[in-house]
Amino acid sequence: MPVVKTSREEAVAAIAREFRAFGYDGASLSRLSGASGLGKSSLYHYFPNGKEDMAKAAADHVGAAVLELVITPLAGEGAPAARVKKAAAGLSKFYEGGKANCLVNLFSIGDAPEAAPGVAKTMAAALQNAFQAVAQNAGANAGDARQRAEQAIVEIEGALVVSRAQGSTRPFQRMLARLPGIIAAGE
Amino acid sequence: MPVVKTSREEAVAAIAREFRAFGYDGASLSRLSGASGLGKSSLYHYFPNGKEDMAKAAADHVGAAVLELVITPLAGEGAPAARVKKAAAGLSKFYEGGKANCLVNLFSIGDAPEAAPGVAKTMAAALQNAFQAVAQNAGANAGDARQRAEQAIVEIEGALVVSRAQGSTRPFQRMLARLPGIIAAGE
DNA sequence: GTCTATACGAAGATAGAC
DNA sequence: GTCTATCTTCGTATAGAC
Repeated sequence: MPVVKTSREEAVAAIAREFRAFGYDGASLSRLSGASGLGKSSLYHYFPNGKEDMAKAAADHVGAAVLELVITPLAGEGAPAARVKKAAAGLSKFYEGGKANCLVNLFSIGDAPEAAPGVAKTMAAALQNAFQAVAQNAGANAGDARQRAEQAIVEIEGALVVSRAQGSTRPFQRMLARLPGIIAAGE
Repeated sequence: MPVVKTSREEAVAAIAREFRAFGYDGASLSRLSGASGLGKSSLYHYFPNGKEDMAKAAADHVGAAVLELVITPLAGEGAPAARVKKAAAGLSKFYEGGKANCLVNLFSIGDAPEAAPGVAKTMAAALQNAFQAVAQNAGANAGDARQRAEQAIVEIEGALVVSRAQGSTRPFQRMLARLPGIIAAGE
């Protein structure tokens, strides 16, 4: 049976955009209501535990996108360098070229209540594992590969912060260009 | 005449700690009042424009620390690699080994009203310039040095995000170890 | 499921006594 | 300068009609 995009799914997508744009505290119920097109009471109908449930749903939604756009390409077929390039393209799409933020960062700030940040951190760990596997395919030993993967995550998060601060996507784009060298160095 | 630590200066230090720990939105007046030991009315006596003034004062306070602990050592005497190592030590102290946050990141999220984020971004730019100068001293041309400096800032911001997310200062410490290689590579 | 209305608290900010 | 008291606004959340 085909997966129909329910009204809830569309609402979740809109809600996730708000959280990524304004953070947990900044994404007020008014904003979430306006962005999703659902009244406050409708929001509580779909998310009985209120904002916490919305954040959790947003994190799950965003995590699925990371899986599809970045982790799957990394785990796919082809040469390590080619897979990293596909992942870089996926990252660019996922982060809208550097304009969108990362929930790992946003949900670490303010009152975000446990579950949502947990999902985000789990996805980040999965991404790091995927990077590590590619680095090992490229010839690095396990420990070295793990450090390369960590550096990749660090540079992704940092480039997003710097790009946002500078109001330019250039730092993010330059980081994407560095990625193959970080993961598959000397292959 | 000796610079006496006025009550205001101590209050600013406490306020800055709160902003760095909870972000702009999260550092409520109640919290700022409690941390500084000043009642709300006293806060408004020292900071007539309220929270906005407090954030600006906090940013100035923190900026002075960056100047002293990181930028000055970078601009000092000695071999480039040695200066970067001093800066790394300064960064470790400034960020409490990776446990403290960066206002450039925090003030980019939420309702922080212009002036304070501006100060933070200006300090980040000054830091990048200092890194660039050292990289040029180490033999890099201007463009290459600028990119190395940008990467350093990116890795600093990213390592802080990752360390916070993982609840470990290890990623930050490993980044510090990479710093000399980033700035003074192949010297 | 969605609406209107509303409860409740916290936040930022101000007034005026001392 | 600091205090108590107060004001307003906003945010989260709920009740109950439709």
